[in-house]
Formats: sequence, C-alpha cells, structure tokens
Amino acid sequence: MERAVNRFTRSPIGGNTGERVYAILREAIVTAELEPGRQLSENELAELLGVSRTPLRGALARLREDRLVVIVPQLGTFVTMISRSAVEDAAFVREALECAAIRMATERITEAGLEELQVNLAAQERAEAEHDADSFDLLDEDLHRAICQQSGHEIAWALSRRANGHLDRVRRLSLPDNTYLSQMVTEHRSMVAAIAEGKPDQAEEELRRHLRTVLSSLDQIRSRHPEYFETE
Amino acid sequence: MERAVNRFTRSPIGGNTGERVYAILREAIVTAELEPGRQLSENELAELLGVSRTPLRGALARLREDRLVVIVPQLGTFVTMISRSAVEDAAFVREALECAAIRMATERITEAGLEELQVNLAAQERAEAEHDADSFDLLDEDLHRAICQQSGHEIAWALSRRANGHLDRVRRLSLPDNTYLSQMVTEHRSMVAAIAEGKPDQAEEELRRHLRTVLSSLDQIRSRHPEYFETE
DNA sequence: CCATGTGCACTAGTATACAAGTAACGTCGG
DNA sequence: CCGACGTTACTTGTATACTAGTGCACATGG
Repeated sequence: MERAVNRFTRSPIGGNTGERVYAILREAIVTAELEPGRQLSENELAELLGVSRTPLRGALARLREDRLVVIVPQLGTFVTMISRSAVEDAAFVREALECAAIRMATERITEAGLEELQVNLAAQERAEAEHDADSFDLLDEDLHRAICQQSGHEIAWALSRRANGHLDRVRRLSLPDNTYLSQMVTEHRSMVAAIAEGKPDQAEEELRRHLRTVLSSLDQIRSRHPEYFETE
Repeated sequence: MERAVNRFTRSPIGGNTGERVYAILREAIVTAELEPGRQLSENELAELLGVSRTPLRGALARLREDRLVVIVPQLGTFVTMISRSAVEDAAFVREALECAAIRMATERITEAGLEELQVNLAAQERAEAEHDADSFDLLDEDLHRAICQQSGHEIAWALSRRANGHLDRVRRLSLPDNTYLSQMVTEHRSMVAAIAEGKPDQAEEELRRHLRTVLSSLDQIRSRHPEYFETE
C-alpha cells in the first residue's frame, strides 16, 4: 500500500463485463422490455447474459442508484414503477444541470465549438427529412453533450444522462409522433441560434422549454399504460 | 422472474456492509487520512475493516463514480489527486442543483418549512458562539438539505452531496478559520431571509456567492499541500 | 559495468460456494 | 371446511477461490 504511483495513463475503464451488463439492462428497462414491476432474478439474468452474479450485481447496484430498480434484501430485485415524482425529479436535475451548462457555454463557446453544433443541427435536419428517428436520437444526445462540453463541465452531461433514466423510459414509451421530430429540431435550432448570438438568458429559456416538452407526454403515457405506473 | 410484486414497503437500503465501508473510506479520503496518490490495496483494506473483498469492491466502485479513486485494472486503485478541474466540476454541479432548488423552494415553501430553516439558523448561531465547528458542519449540511427538501426535489441534495467529494476534501484541508464560521452563518442568514421574503433571484444569488467562498480557498490549500495536487 | 530477459509477487476481474432470511405452499389437526 | 404450522424453494448478501495481467527486481550474459 506504500507504492504511490502517479501514472494513470491507462484507460480508466473499458469494456468491463459489469459495464456491458449495465448498458444492456438499462436499455432493456428503458424500452420496457423489462416492464415496470417485473422481478429480476440475479441467477436467471446471469445465466441469460452468460456472466456470473458478481458483475451482474454491480450493474444492478448502479441501476439502483439510477432509481431504475429497487433491491429488497432477501426478497428480490424489481424494476421500479414509473412515478410522477421520479420523472419530475429527473426532469428537475436535467434542467438544472443543462441550463447552467448552456449558460456557461454561451459565454465561452469557441468558433470551432459553434461549428460543431451547427454541423450537428444540419445532420438533424437531414434525419428529419428522412424520418430517421434512430439517427435523430443519436444526434439529439450528441448535441446536448456538445453543449455541456462547451461549457467546460462535460460532467454535467454525464450526470444529466445518468439521472435521465425515468425520462428516457417515458420518451421511449411514446409512440413515434410525426410532429415530434420537427418540433425537436425547431427547438434545437432556436437553442443553437441563441448560443450563437451570445444570449444566455434566451438560450436557457429555449432549453428549458425544450426539456419540458418531454414531460408533457407523461399523462398520455399514463393513460395508455396505467399498469406501468405507481398507484399514488 | 414472473412474479410481479407491487409491495416495495421494505426500507430501500439499510446498514449494508458495503454502505458502511463506503462511508468509512469516503470520510478517510475526504480528511486526507488516505492522502491523494495513495495506493489502496483491496486485500489490505478488507482485512483492516474486517470484511471480504466483495462489499469492499462495491464501495470502491462507488468512490470511483465520485471521482475520489481511480481503478486501473490489473494495476491498482489509487486515491485521486486534487485537481482544479475536478473541484470546479463539483462546484458547478452543486451550484446548478442547489440554485435551482432554492429558487423552487422560495416559491413553494410552507410556514412549517420556513420555521425549520429558522430553527436551524438559530442553532448555527449558538454553535458559532461556542466555536463548535463539528456541530456547525452538521447544521450546515442539514440546512442545505432542508432547502432542497422544501423545493420538492430532495434528490438535488443527494446528488449535490454525492458530487461534492472534491469540495469537501478541499474544505476539510483548510485550517479552521475563526472568521470562517461567522461568515458562513451570515451568508446562511441572508439566504434564509431571501427565502422568507419570497425573492428567488436574491436567494439564488446569495447561495451562489455562499458556495463560491469554499472555492476561493483552493489556491491557499494548493500552496500548503502541493504534493496533493495534480501536476497540470 | 551495463543491458536484457525471466521469474515472482502483486493487482483487479470473475466465478463459485456458503450463509441468512423471506414468503408461499402444502399438510395436518380441529 | 377452515386455520395454523412447518417445510421448502426461492431471494440477496457475503466470503472465498480462481484467472489474467502488470511492473519490479534480480539474476545472467555480453
């Protein structure tokens, strides 16, 4: 324990089994392939994924921190029900972090950074024209990540994404709406424009409205899948 | 895996071994008892704490998410050096979350909630008069927690606290300054006053200034303990 | 004396075995 | 027929054993 090494040149983490399992399970929960309320058996999942319980449990522990599962000792692990408060908490966290980030990004963005945002925006417009929702999702994520990166605090994106599980689940449960894509692209365009013009207040306001559009579909989802929601 | 249970009445977590180990290690790192750069041996720590490697590794994994340790596969686990960017990231996250929370708290706080804040404040004044720094630390934490709670999003406090490791480490490394306590109490008083008067902008501004006082001691710490800092 | 190669002691990651506890189901008695 | 009780089959939590890989030190050859 005495050897104090300063060389942290190795990649911090890579394709750990636990990391991979976490990503798989999170995706399954967010898409409701593993539906809310479902009990998860560690043994069964381990066998299914071809790993042992040890890395699997690590993944479940992280999912618990994301509030996507509840682990009850000596009883079981369950996919959490969708609850209004959890969704609103996620929205609150994301709004707080990203609004602070877009403010700071507006003040310190570089030419190259702005260029990156606009390239992304152009790609989004192509994805919209081709009705390519999958490409759009990736571009959407990357735009928000890039904005946080330009703020100098990319950690905001990491935390926002992490806390975003409940919102993602609601979003993925929404039927792909034709008007949805064009509305999102329009809002993104307004955001980037505000950044380019150096108006932090306006950028923040655009982002805030943008993030709240997702929340607005909550009641719709609830009426379609009442069995996924917590009884209040 | 088929049994879908809705009764999540059990307490979510309790005194797990991993939880306990996490708290112990975090405290040791924050107080620099385990100094930056120090290599942590899983075997040694497990023996020292009287637990097996399994829960210990869970605790280390959480500390990695807090950026308090770096785990390099097949090489070792190390306490992270203090870096300006990590400290600034922590400050950014805390500022974003708590400022959003105090805003919302100001708008929706109840009489009882305000009463709670003022009781805390009075206790802080007593702790200041008695120069009881330990009591003050607890009251300080509780005040910030209570404000987040009154916002309706206590999760803001959980995340803020979690991201706050680097800031805590800097703060704990500071010598107990006589003027420090009275300044903090004064700032807290201003914050609560702004909440009571229903002025969200002012409350946010007071909190922002309050949080940045901690950051201001960074250079001082750095000159006193250069060996704890990352070479840039 | 220096350079090079090999072994060793250590690391984290993973798999497996064991312990403690819960709830549900079946059985036995009234 | 109904209720209480005990067994059983599951759960998560923890400890231990094993695997793969790293860097350092020491021995050996030039």
